[in-house]
Amino acid sequence: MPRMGSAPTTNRAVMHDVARLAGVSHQTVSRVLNGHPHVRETTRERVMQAVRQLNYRPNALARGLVSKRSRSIGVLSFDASLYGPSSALLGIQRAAQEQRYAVTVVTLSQQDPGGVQRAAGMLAEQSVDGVIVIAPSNAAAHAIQDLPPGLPTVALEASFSKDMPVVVVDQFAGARLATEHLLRLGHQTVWHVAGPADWPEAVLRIEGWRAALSAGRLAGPPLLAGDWSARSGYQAGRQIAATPGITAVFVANDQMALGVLHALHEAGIKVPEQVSVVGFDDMPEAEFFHPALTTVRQDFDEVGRSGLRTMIEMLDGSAPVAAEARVAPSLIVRASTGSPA
Amino acid sequence: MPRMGSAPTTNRAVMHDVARLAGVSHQTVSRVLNGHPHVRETTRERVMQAVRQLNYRPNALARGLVSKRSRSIGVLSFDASLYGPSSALLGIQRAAQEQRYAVTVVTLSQQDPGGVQRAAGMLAEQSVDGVIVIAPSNAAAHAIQDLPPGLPTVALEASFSKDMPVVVVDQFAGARLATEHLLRLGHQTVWHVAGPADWPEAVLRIEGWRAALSAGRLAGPPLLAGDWSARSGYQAGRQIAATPGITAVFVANDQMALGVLHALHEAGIKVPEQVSVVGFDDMPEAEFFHPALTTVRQDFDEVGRSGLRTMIEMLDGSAPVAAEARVAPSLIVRASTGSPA
DNA sequence: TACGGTCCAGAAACCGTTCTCCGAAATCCG
DNA sequence: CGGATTTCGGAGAACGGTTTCTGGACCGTA
Repeated sequence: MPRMGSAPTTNRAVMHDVARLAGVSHQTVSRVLNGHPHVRETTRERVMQAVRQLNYRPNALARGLVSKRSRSIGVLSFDASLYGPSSALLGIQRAAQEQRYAVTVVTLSQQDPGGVQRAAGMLAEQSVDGVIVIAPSNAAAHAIQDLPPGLPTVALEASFSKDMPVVVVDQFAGARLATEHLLRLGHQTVWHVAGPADWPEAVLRIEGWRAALSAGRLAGPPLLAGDWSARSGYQAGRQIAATPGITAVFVANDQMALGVLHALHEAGIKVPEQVSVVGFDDMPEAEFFHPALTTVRQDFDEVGRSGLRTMIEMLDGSAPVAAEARVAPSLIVRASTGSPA
Repeated sequence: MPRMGSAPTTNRAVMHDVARLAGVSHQTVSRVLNGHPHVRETTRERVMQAVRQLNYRPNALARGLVSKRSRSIGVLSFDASLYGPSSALLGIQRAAQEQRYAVTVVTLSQQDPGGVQRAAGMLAEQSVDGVIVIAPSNAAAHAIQDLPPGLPTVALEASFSKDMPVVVVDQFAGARLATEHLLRLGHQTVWHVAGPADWPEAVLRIEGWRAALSAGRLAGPPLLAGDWSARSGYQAGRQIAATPGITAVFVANDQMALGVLHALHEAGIKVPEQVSVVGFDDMPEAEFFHPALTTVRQDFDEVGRSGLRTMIEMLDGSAPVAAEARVAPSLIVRASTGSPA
């Protein structure tokens, strides 16, 4: 027995209500809403009027179920508390809203081994049209290799990837910029506080630094390793303070640079008079470090934006299956660098 | 003419496939998956076997369409680039994943007037079960008053709210903690660099500061106003440096405190010897400011977590319609505070 | 007047689930 | 061993849309 049409448990209008009010069938409403042709202007008006009157909004679930396009994308983010990843996420969000895409976010610490599978499963369950992965570490990049193959995927900040488009900031160029800046100021050589070896970004910054040094026929001093945190920068800074003769340091991110500055100051070493320091990222606070930090700006917003653009291109069929978009960094010179005494 | 069952355009298994493989009907599969009774153990096993073999995952769209529960929540965030809101978002995410809820995020700048309507509409379209709003400013809190009334809503960091549960950190207590710490050190009075007047958090910190002062029968010095940014803190810092006799400053957040420290140092004023500075938030970098910043820690993670807990309670019917959860802050004493000379 | 072609708009199938009946098989009781 | 009662599992109607198919109204033309 078909249920009697009564007792609206919820007050939300559905397409049928609109149709009834406009005196047409629900398919006609659908046609109007999706801009299909063959609808008389007067009919279209009547329908739109009814839509406004009932404040009708189509149900995305129902629409997605039949049309196979949910107009939502998933974002899978690792290390979401770091400045880079969280900024990229913000960029994706902004861009997605402009394009009227919904964004479902899953954050993961790459410690969690089965996490990627679970997360991917969850996103697939939600029927997202595609997934943008922010995978700046090798562990993360490796983990995403076994995302379901049918799912359109774009990787951000990931350097190796089987066959998915990637959007990255040119770390190599950025590191060269920083190192060359210091060499041009007259420093004999430049030390480097690196990020974790597991991160392609860290590795590329090392390579850019080495490239700039060898262009000047300089051997690289030993590497100091950090883990991106200000604390690890502080520890590296203490080593630097204890090593005589160091006049210039390129630090792989701003937070570690903050730690380095802290350690140097603690040791009574003046920046930039005795040691010049360059960071990487240009986080908003960098300008107010003590002294104001010379650093390399990464446009994370553009990375996110570009990632979504690529995603949409894939979904629309004009698919660059494995292209790489590269965003250029820029050097911001402030007070933490100067010529050696 | 019914379509012939052929040509699987996608390779994703649906419930019917599982049913066929297990030799049962799709309803039985549904029963097994949802833990309904009246299924023989052997049948259950056969179904689970088929599920594993086909790597079947139920389609959340279809499930949500019929069951009216999408097991997804929306997060509406203002000022998402700030430390507090973004940390709260992270807390929500973590908690949601544990509870197997999907999270759809929309970020808004409160400049955008129609934004809330659009965002709420979008979330409603996605059929989220509820919305958690991170609305730390009055403009934001005001904007969310006209969210669709049917939608379960929890507000975070919002102080006034018509009839929705709220989760906040006790700003008043935190500000008192900070101010009392300075007074106990022997300072005659404490200056305050406030956040924007539009923010309840900023106002409550002012009130907490005033309360601590008047408990010591002290009149409050004039207020210095900032906008949360390090730059505005820097400007306030220059004023402080130009005003003789100031020995203690309570700054309404860490980023502004950074700016204050920068300005004081630039003016040759020593911290904490000449001026003591306390911040608010305890962002990860605060420990490595120069000097290490005494500050008030807010557990944003707990705020997000608590927000989701409240949300789920509402959804489960045990609805605290307009309760308020209050998270306690704690004082972290570091090197930027000391007794006056 | 009869005829073929557009324009409109309705009927009905379908997407992949959950849920409400209902009938058949299995179990219990006397 | 027969009938009442439970257990098990199937049929089919929703949910709220999109899409294909179909047919009536209207037009110009012969």
